[in-house]
Amino acid sequence: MAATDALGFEFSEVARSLQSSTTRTIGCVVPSLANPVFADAVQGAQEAFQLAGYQTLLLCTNYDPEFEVRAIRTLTAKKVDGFVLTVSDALNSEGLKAIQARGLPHCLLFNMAPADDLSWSVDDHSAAIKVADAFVEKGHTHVGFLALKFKSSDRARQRYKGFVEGCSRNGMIPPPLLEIDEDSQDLTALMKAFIAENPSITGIFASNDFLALATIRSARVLGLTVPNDLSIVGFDGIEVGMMVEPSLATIVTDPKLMGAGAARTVLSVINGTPAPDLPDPNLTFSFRAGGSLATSAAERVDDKRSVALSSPYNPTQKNDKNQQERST
Amino acid sequence: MAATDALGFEFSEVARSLQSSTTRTIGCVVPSLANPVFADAVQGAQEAFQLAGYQTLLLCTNYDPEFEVRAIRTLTAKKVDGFVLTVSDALNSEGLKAIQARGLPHCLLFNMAPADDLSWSVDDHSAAIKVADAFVEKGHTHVGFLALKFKSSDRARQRYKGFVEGCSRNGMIPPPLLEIDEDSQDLTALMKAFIAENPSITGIFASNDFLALATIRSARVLGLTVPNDLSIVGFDGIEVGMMVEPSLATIVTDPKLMGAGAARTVLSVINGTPAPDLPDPNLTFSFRAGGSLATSAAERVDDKRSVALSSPYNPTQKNDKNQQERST
DNA sequence: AAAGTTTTTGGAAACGTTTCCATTAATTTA
DNA sequence: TAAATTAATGGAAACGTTTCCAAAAACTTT
Repeated sequence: MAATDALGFEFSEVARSLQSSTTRTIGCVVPSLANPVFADAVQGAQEAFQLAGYQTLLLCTNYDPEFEVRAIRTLTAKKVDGFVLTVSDALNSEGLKAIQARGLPHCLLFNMAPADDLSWSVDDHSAAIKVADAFVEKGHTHVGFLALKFKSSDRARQRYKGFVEGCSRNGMIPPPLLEIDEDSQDLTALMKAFIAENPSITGIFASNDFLALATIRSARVLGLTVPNDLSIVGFDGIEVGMMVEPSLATIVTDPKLMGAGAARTVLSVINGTPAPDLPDPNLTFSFRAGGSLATSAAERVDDKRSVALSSPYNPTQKNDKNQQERST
Repeated sequence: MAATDALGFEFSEVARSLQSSTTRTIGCVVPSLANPVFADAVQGAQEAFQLAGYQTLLLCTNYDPEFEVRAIRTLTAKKVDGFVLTVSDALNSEGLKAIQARGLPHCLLFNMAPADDLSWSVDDHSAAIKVADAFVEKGHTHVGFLALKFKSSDRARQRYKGFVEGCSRNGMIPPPLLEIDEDSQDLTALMKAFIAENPSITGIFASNDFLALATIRSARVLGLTVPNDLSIVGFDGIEVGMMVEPSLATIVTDPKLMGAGAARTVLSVINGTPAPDLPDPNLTFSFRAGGSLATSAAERVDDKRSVALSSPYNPTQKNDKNQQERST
């Protein structure tokens, strides 16, 4: 040992890996680090792994399911000791199936776990219901759902389903869906068309905060005031949501905690130690009120628009308190 | 080959690595993914590596120089084929020295390259001078510099140095420095003290956009209007800077491009192919005007504040507009 | 001092590839 | 058909570790 130090010699981990058939490396598969949610999650996982003497082999799929399988194949060939992954569709992921078939230690992240799989995930469904509740509380009866990369993300799908259910439970009109592609440059045009098609909507639930912020901008371009003309609710709870004006009403999550949790779970599977408790679905998120969600414009102005379309119950009711808040 | 497919057999990359002494893995060392600048850079690097058939082994140092050496040691033991790294201090990094001594392929990222090292980096020094110019253009003569984790980041130091030089060139008062620790919870208190100590400052240059946004918030808490009472300029050019109100004046950079560039450079070193041109220092950044930087409050109101504190010319003058805005 | 015990030392085997060489089989040419 | 060429096959060695076992050396005990 003294000699190795003196000569600056370092034992080869790859030779060690070959002989011990353990690499002290974990494969981490996420869609993209451009989304701070995943960046934070990877950061959390990476820290937890590092603490346990494991390194993180990072693969980004760019939301491409085909890339996802190849990434996982690469990782298994590199003989990683375990996986933390966010797949595009947990129920139909070829890669995930391969991992399960080989019985490799793994934990899903942000995907609801199928069967008896392990997962650290936000309860998108319940969270979306909560958003519907929040809209209803403010008197909204007709709101839309806006999602990006819907097809390649079962999270967005879950949120949509939850939102549809939440709206239904509250007797709201089923939310129309606006699904947009990568480039959000023409978001304004798409929104214009969306609002033209659904003239009675008074709010939009965006499937993530970035999209929500972009929506606010587009609304402004269209001459709509947020929240007076249109309320916006986001998802994720990124920090800047509190810095913008109006502040963003959103579902707050803790991606770093999720990542760290998934990491600890994988480690426990590897070591055969008792796994940490999976997160309580009710604690993986919370609703944060914000200036971007206010009393329904329709209700405020004697329910003019929505009444014309749906319920004639109480068309003249007013809410003075909200009226005042709005003008602040 | 047919048989391997049929049986789902996969060749072991670790055995392959041992025999070929090449791992097709690149070590990537950055301070933290919590900062979107690094997240984006890693994303860019990761994509470029993936495209060339290389995987990315990610290590975050949490701005800890000691952790940095260990991370690099781990990576060399794992026999990575090359490195992309952002170190805390490129001129005194033990880890970097070790890499250089072994002659391992590497490229720095965000660090100015020492000696004949390769690097993809923003020209922090020049960019900071540009910020000083921008302040001067708006009539500011006394502005402060706010930095986080100053000691563990030679970038912040470069920016400070550049800013000092820029201020000097423009005949401005040397910028006072406010250096804060991790937790920015008490930023408001620190800012209060800072402004009390330097009552004549009319603007603050924050060493990154997150800090700049936090500064705006704290300013508001202190009853100061941005930019009327205090102008703020950030650094990085994160997207949300354009979504806040007022929009953030800042230095815009392209971290993803930097990461991808560093990746391509390392690959060229590995393959002995001609390296891509390093970025033109003048194109690694650009100044983006924003609502957070306006005409100096001092100049606008006949130098009210600074007068009140330094010279007794006009102590009773008021600015009704600002007064009003502050109370909102 | 001889027998016993413990510690040290040295060498072989194995992990799963690839490269290299020799051998054997298959093909082509005369 | 025999010789010459080409292709296929099989086996050894090496990459750098660790584990295991045997042999040798060093200590203890009687």
